[in-house]
Amino acid sequence: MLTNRQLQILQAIVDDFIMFAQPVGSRQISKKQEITFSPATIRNEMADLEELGFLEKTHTSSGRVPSEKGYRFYVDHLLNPQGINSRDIQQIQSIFNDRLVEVEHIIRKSANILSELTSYTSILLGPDVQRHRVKRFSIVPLSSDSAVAIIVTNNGHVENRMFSLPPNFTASDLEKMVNILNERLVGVSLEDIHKKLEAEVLTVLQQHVRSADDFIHALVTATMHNSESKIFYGGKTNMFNQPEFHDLNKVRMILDLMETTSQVQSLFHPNESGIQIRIGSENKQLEMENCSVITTTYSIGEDQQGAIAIIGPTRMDYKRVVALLDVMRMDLTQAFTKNRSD
Amino acid sequence: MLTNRQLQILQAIVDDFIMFAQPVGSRQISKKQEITFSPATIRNEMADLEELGFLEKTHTSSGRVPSEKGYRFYVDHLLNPQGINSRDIQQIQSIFNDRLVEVEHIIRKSANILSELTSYTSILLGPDVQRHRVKRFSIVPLSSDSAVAIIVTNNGHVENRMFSLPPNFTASDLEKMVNILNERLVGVSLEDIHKKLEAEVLTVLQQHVRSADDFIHALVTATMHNSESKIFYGGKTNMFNQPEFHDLNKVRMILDLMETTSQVQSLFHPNESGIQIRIGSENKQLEMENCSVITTTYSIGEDQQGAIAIIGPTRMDYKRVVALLDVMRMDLTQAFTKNRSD
DNA sequence: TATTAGCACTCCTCTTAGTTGAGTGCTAAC
DNA sequence: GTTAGCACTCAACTAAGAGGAGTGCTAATA
Repeated sequence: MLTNRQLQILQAIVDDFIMFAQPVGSRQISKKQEITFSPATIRNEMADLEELGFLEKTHTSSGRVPSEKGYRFYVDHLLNPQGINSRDIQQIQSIFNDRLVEVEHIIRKSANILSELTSYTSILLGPDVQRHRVKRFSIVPLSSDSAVAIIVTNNGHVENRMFSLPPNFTASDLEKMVNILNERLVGVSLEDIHKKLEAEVLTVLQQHVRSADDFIHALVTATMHNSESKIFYGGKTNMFNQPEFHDLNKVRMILDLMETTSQVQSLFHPNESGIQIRIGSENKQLEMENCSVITTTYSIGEDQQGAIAIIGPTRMDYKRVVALLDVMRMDLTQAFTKNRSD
Repeated sequence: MLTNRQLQILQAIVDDFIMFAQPVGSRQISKKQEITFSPATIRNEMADLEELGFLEKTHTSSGRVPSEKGYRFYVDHLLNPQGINSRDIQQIQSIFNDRLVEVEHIIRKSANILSELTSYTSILLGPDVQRHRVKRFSIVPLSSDSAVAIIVTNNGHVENRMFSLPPNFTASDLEKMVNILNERLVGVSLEDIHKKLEAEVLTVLQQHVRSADDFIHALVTATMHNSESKIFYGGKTNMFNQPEFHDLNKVRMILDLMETTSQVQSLFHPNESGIQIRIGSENKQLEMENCSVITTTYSIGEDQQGAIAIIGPTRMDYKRVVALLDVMRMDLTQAFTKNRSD
């Protein structure tokens, strides 16, 4: 168990390093107002903290730097979220000023403002479209052999896909088909559509419409690889500002990671509640060994969920980011439950 | 006017520098197979070429480097597009293998393959949606006070926007309205919709539907800021490979530029035909002073146009890129005119 | 007259050595 | 238990020197 003095020193070191990105020496700490003991005493405590694994040295005669364990202890025990002021809050509120109706706009704006306020990179996940339910299904023919299938969901999302029509497909065929599909598909979630199509709808259609096989097949493949949650980025190049990313290779790896949808998705932990913090190697991705990722979720309407991630160096301003994310998730949740309905 | 020998030497120097990114010395040139004269002779010619502004030195005793004027001369007079082989062409063809119907997929894939083949960054502009014409207009109500407006265009593109319904708006109101809108809007291009709405449709609607004013207003604002051509990127971080971009600031500026839609749009020159090359400061953007941009256009169906840009260092492999773009534009044009129809 | 060999000169790049200063750990005094 | 004092370490900076790639000029050559 750490003594009070050790806690105080550890906190001072982490805070200082987060602020200045320089190894912290005993003298520097001793000059802080809240510290009442001499550099020599601090040096002794520092040596203990290093033995315990909370601090590291970059070389034998350098100041101390927090280890991952140090950061972990810091966020678990020494963090009282703060460091945001009314200006910050005002700026967040400004997202909702212009009475935008569209979820997408709000999220896009949120991503930008978050990256601006944190000076890190923000990633926001929109609603999980897969769980939307079909409100209406329609098909608009474009020519004799192609058409667009359109699905409107209960939340106002629109999916559309072009596909080729089987030859000799008449307008009345199409109408019958659309009617049947609407009867059967309304209320089904997008992720279940192709199951439903193949299991149930196919047999019904075969009785009423010629070339239903081909058609359904086209439709199934069209709805198969459906879009996952849309991803919005803010401040993609903000990391260039951080001294730990003055290395081109690191930056590149992270930027590349952010271009890969599956990798980005795996940054999130949608099943855990509250605010998650992954420090350095706690992240699964090798590319993120020098980064911390802070994530949280927000609600969109009754049953939808979005997520937020902030990516920065392990030397991240955890206090501020956690505080900001907390405000953000609440505001987003509120904004999206107020106006949405079925 | 340059002598034959000067042309030969200029070409050799530019080619060599494009390949190795190192200032080129007289000895290096003299060792090339096609060069039959001594280093001393080459030095004399180099001095002349420098006086004429085609070459530069990085310092008094360094080898020569092409100037912008040198590159310009090179692409104007010494460039015979080549340097692509059947493997490259095969890879380009592979874009069209899986009989994709959707324009978007093909373009996305093209962007990736182009960046892979060039090892530069590619930007592709999709069709200019503004010039699509309305095929069908429909409205799907979501709740008592909100609905989605959907426009399907002749090319199978789907635009949709949520908006609030005026209070006490009945289903029959909606139906009437949709009918009127379809009568009037089909065949109108997207960019003209709001003019048409305000000028013509408004008065008709006012006669038949209550609260038409509010409604049209909502619709107009919804269709106003329509999406421009969609932008697709390939190999955003490829520039990290180029030695001239080992400077974080340059990379950052270019990446930031690529996040700004208006800036990206201004890289293209849709009214010029063929393949355009902008070298260094020939680009309007200050950020691009060390870059060259090669652009071209391709056709999508009868009247639509897309565009391609490749961004690389001024020391770009012009030969290869021009050759690749030429194949690409032809293949895309062909693919999109074959299957499209009204 | 056009070309080329030879040579002095330039200047970048790399290495080495020396200096400075921030910081530590240890010991002894308070 | 705390702190002043001091020897020690090591990164960061600076200066000097060696090496080498390349040039421009001059004089010899075909």
